[in-house]
Amino acid sequence: MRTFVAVAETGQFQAAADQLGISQQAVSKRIATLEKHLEVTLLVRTSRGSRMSLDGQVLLPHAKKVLATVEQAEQAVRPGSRPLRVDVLNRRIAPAQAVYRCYRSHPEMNLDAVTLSKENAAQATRAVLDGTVDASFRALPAGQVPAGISAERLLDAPLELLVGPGHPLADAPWVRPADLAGHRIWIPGIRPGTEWAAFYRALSEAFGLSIDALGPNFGDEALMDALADSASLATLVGSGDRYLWPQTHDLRRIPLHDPTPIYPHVLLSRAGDQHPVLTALRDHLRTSGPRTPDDVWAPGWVDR
Amino acid sequence: MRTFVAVAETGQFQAAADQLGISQQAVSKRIATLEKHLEVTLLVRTSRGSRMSLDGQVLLPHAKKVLATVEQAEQAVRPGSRPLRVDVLNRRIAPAQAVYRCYRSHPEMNLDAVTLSKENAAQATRAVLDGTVDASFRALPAGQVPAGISAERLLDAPLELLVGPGHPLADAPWVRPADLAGHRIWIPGIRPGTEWAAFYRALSEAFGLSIDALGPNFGDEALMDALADSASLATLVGSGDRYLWPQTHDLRRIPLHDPTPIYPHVLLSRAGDQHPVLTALRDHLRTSGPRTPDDVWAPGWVDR
DNA sequence: TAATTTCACAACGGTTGGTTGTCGCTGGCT
DNA sequence: AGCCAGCGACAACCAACCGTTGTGAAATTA
Repeated sequence: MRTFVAVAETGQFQAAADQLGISQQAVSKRIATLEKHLEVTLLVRTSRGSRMSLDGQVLLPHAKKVLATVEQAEQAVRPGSRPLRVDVLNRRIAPAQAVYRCYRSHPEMNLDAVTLSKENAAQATRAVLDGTVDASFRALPAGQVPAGISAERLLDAPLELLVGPGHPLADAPWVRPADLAGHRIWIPGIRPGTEWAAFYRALSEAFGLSIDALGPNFGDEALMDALADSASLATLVGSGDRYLWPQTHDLRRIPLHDPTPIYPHVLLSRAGDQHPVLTALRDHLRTSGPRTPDDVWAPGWVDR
Repeated sequence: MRTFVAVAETGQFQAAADQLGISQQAVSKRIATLEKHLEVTLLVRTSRGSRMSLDGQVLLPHAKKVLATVEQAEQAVRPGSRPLRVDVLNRRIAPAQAVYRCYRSHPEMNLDAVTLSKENAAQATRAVLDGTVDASFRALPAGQVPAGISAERLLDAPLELLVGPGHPLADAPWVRPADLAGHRIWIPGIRPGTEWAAFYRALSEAFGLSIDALGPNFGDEALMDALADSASLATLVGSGDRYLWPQTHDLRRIPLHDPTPIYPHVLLSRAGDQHPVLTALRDHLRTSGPRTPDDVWAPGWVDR
């Protein structure tokens, strides 16, 4: 492809060969094999160079795009001047969606969303400090921000109740957190010691709920099936989460209000990091982020 | 890249090897060379398979995109079920712009814009008939449409006068075609016998103009320089043309009205061609095409 | 007509990339 | 605790590939 582009741009095999640092015969061979592979004629050989055939004209932009894409792929991992790496915790929750929307509205922004394999907030701060990632969405208590890390709460995800069609609250337009007292809420897959565990512990204490955050996660399918079948089981999800659950199992998302519990996502980054994409991401989240309702509840250890 | 994607998706080298039809050792070598080339670790080897490293996570979508782009490039030239090929005459004039806009607003449309090397309308109809291209923009007289070709006038490009700052008409808001009688109009590069020659002959006869369409084309730069320096020279361009001329040489584009001469672009295609992208392109041009003024002039041999 | 430039073909050699054979390691099972 | 199955890495070998040199045919230029 690279050879074809070189020939197409220079108009002759010899010039392309010089450009690529190989012999003219090698260029001839490469083009011949490419043409044999595609089973079309790409270049019309004349006595003083080569013109592109119709197929060549069609292929040229595609070939350039292939080269550009390869270049981008290499840039993405090459140390030094690589795209901004943002740890989004989990690809299906609000931060990932927000980063993706930011990328959609500013496609020129060079950023990659990744998920650190360990869920521990301390390890995330270490990853930010040593440059493994440039920024990380976490729910870090204000007092626990280590030196050298700047933290800003940029994304509040309101919680919603997810229940099956047979649940008593299935048809409520919205519910109060306090209404959930006495109901069984099951959030599997939360490991003790993580920020999630701390959040749900604070939530259950604030409203007197019984949240069952223990037990292994048997997968989304299992949780879906359990919710759809049970008339008493419920779980909590962030309103921005991209769970496809409701669509397939007739599950209902019920907003929580009065107050609205929010999961506070804090963006951690190296203090003093002036990376333009990072600044742009912060600005985007500050301005075009979803509006936060007035009457919210957040854990006490969150600032603001 | 393909090997990396296979390993990333299956989670182990052996499974990727089976999928690719090579040995596990070959996969190991390929990944090793890719990692050496990129100078990063892509996969974390465990005793029961491989997990992606952070760099691997970042690379995976890029690698998939590379494969998809290569696939697209091959599709674009592979005979049978390839994207719609539309001959746009010349990449800088109205049809190319219209096709490009259509592609921009419907990116899912699979089409390629090409330019047949010969400017002859008869050869274009032959290219459409034998399937070299699927459609072609031409200015074909209504009576000259051969059997098996369907022709529809879908794009009217109003003409504009292009003059240098010293020309007497340089500051006019608009001019009548008849006002140009007596002025010298130079349109280089028009070969006799082409549809362009026929159009400008008809135009000059209708309004008593003296259009100098002879002479070789010494390139856009030469024409630009000549226009900028001369107080008497003028040329005609389509209003949709993407000539960058005015910006660099302080040239002026003066619309023509009363009547507005239009260059009628007719889309030729095989009669009965039901290709969905072709239909969509036609619809797009019919609906979102630029509004044609009421009082227009077109050559007499055009239908409608 | 001679000289030059274009690309293609043929033969050769080094490098690459795939295969087989084998080992070290880890995690599950007995 | 100890064995075994499975995964991946390393080494050696071999063939195919790719680029090189040398050369030729065709067309343009002087």
